[in-house]
Amino acid sequence: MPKTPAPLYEQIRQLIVAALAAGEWRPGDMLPSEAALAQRFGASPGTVRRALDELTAENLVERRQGSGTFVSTHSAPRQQFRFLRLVADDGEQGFTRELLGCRRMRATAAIAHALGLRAAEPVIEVRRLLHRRGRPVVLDELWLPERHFEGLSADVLAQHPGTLYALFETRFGVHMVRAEEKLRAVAAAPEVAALLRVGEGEPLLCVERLAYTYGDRPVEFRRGFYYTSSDHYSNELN
Amino acid sequence: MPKTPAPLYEQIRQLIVAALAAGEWRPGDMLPSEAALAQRFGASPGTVRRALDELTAENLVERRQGSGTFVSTHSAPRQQFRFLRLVADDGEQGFTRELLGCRRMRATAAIAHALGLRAAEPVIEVRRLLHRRGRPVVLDELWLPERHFEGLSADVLAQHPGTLYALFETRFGVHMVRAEEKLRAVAAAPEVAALLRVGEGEPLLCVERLAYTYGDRPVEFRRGFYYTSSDHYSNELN
DNA sequence: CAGTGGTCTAGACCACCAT
DNA sequence: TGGTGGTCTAGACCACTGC
Repeated sequence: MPKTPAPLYEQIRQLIVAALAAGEWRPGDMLPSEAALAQRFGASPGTVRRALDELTAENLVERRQGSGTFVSTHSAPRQQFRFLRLVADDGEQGFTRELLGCRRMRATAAIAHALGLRAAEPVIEVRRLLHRRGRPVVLDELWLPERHFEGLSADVLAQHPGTLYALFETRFGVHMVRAEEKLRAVAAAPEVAALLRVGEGEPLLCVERLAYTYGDRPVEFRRGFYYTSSDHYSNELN
Repeated sequence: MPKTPAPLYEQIRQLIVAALAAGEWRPGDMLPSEAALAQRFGASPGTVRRALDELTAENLVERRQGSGTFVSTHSAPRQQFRFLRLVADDGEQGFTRELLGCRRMRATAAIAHALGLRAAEPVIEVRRLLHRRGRPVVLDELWLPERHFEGLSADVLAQHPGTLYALFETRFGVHMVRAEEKLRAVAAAPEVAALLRVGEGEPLLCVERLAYTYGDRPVEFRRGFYYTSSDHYSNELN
């Protein structure tokens, strides 16, 4: 236990996160004004503002002077490539998506462990390609706990025009908040090489991602193979 | 030009950065107290605090309740691996360093461009290996503008026990503030493979880094080859 | 023009650290 | 015990947005 109780602004931050998790405000919605929140939580406006500043830094909300504070949404254009760091060497970021498959399966040990599931719990597997300039550059395989994504199918995926995370948000109420990635260089296995149209054994960037929703609950495990001959993974350190 | 002048806290932030760049306070030094800074800049303590909060978020300073605000330093244990994201799969982070060479040369076009130098300006090249558990896992090659690192030599490098960035800071007054990295998977070239003791053509993670000092001036260009069989590059997205 | 967030101030009180 | 940063409050005024 902490010696001191968490500061008020942190308690308020957590209450707001809980409300977001409960769906009180959906992605894209406007939150009550600072004054209204201050009243609701019985704190001064400055303290509420501090809580909102933290949430802004975490990318959970977005503030627009003159209009209000809004719940972040992956449907916004700005969030399009929030978690996809592969950019073309000339700076281009766009991709076209090609769905390879979507099926129900039982979690492998590795997947269950990553997602915090019991062994062999049902998950949904999605496989797809991302193309740039007509060339496949990313092979993505991802696994989702079925209980959070009931009804996800190839049809649903095919009909949705936007990003996966935008779909998850609007259709399943699962908003991705942050992610951890592990990167490695690997040799292309035969099946992967064929899909990416590269030689077998060609070096690929293997990106494993664990994505979390509100309250730090992992809800997606993903493995991507990036072909980096004229693209690179871009990162900022500070 | 901005329609509105920058807010006061931002102006103060910039003044403090300028003072850091000028060496008024060196890494590890304590800054004047909030009250003293408020007096110096003719602002209220709250405004100075806001400026210091920004600098804290950028990792330029570090605040310790009860003792003061200090200039960040790469000599601190916490900063040991601030820019090195390669961790062993079991979480270990330590390395041992082996110097391969240090020489003066003229900047290639690529290096000059990255560092903002004129063509063929003199730079210092450093090459080294990082070992983990007795095995080489990183081959680093880096280039520094000679005018900022006059006197850097194999001897100087050999005698310094800590990280390169700690050395740059204490010996040359160059503090690294942030960096941009570009990652790719590549096949090991013969010379690289020999040094890392892997097969030729083995997939390696190629990490290009441009590191900046105060005022966003690039002062180091680096290329690393990471062997990622039981290590991975770890990244956080939000 | 009303409502929103953004800036800036002033000050009280607390927690922590060094001595 | 004195000095430091950390929290919280209260309120004034400004800038921007949308109706």
